[in-house]
Amino acid sequence: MKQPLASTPRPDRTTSILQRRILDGWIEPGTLLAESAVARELGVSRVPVREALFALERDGLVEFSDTGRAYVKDLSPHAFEELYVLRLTLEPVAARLAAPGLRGDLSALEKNIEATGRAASLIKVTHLDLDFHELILAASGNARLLKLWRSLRNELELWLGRLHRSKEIQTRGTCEETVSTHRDLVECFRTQSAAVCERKMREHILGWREWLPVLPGKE
Amino acid sequence: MKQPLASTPRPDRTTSILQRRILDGWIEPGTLLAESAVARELGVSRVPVREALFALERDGLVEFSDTGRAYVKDLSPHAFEELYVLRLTLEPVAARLAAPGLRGDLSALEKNIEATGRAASLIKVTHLDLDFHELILAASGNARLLKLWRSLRNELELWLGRLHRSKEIQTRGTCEETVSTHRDLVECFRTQSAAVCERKMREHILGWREWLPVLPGKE
DNA sequence: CTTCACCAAACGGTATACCGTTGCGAGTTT
DNA sequence: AAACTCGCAACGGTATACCGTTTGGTGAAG
Repeated sequence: MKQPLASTPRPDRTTSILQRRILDGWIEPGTLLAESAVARELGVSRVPVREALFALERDGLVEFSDTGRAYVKDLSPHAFEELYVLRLTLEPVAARLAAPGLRGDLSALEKNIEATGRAASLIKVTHLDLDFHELILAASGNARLLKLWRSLRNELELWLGRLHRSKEIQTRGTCEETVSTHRDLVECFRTQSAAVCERKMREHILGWREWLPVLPGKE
Repeated sequence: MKQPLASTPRPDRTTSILQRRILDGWIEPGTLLAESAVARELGVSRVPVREALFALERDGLVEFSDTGRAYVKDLSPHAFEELYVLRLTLEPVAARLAAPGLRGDLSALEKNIEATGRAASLIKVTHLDLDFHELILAASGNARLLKLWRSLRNELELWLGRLHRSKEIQTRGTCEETVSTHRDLVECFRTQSAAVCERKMREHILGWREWLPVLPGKE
């Protein structure tokens, strides 16, 4: 183990404000994010806005047209399936890699589960759910893998946020189910081999997909 | 199928020049890439340089210190193992996804193999090798997956370039072996199921790892 | 009513300028 | 001779300004 395995690089105020606005749905998908307009809006110059737009493109929240204009990403169900396939590919591997190191110290995961049980809102549960998975990615010891996953997380949050707002997500038993399946996973890490943990994580992701509603979308 | 599945976004002159210089080893690993100095060197202002440095960080060729300074990435053997694990994770999945669509049109892959057979230098073979794999990633139909892979490719080229220059890579039979294993893969795509193609790709990556020399590095 | 041509506003790309901070080396002290 | 300090040079962050291109709307022609 080396450093804390890549904390988010340099928290940029402009970027995080824009990110929040997009994730929270304050800006309609497909909206043009003109540098000048955003700069005026946020009270900064175009340069940090420019930087923020590039960072957000990397995180999949913004996409550029071939003429260099930035738009808030408009996700299609197909794009969601792509994300899902990647979760299903990366996370079981992360679970396998993380298993040996995790066996000895599951306190972080347990603390997360506890917090999930106390969570008041569904959106909070969602964030804690993703935090749980990110803890495992971080424990994998593969910084590049964690980096790839982080670049997917934002897009996932974008989707889940929209689902929540459109009330198309089922809230019944969500928290309890999350807590119990996560408990299963922790138990698996505590007692089972890495290969079993890998399979367990795969099943967990499969179950998560099943739990999601039919996906809306314009495409 | 939709668009050509994400051609490299907007080819930026400054970025590609810097990228080339790093990949070709003209700049020592760990070197500070000061915006002003690079800007003077390339005859542009700091703004495009800034943009280029961010893009290169995304591609894993540059890393920023916590004070915002950009350095040419200094790869450790551990970092290479991380990349290898990710190839081993992503590419078989890509092969499985690409298999159905590829069965009908293998001409691009065959053309690549033909070019590999005619390649003059080992470095050219390496590039064509990566091109071959990228064709499969692109054929997977998963744009996000392709994007992730592309973000790994640059780092791989960085490694392979350094290996070539340090003469620590075996050149004997490299070209022939690449051509023959790739031919196997194409034959697999032509006649076998997606699941078989996935396994075949996994074996191919495993073999590639085996073929690499013991990795040098300061860490 | 539709289509085309043209023009003005807006946008992105880039250069330049200013400022606070960092980092490094020279000079001094112990 | 080693360590500490002070100061300056250089860097990154950001604002502003200029230019070429794109875009969207308007008015005229078919």
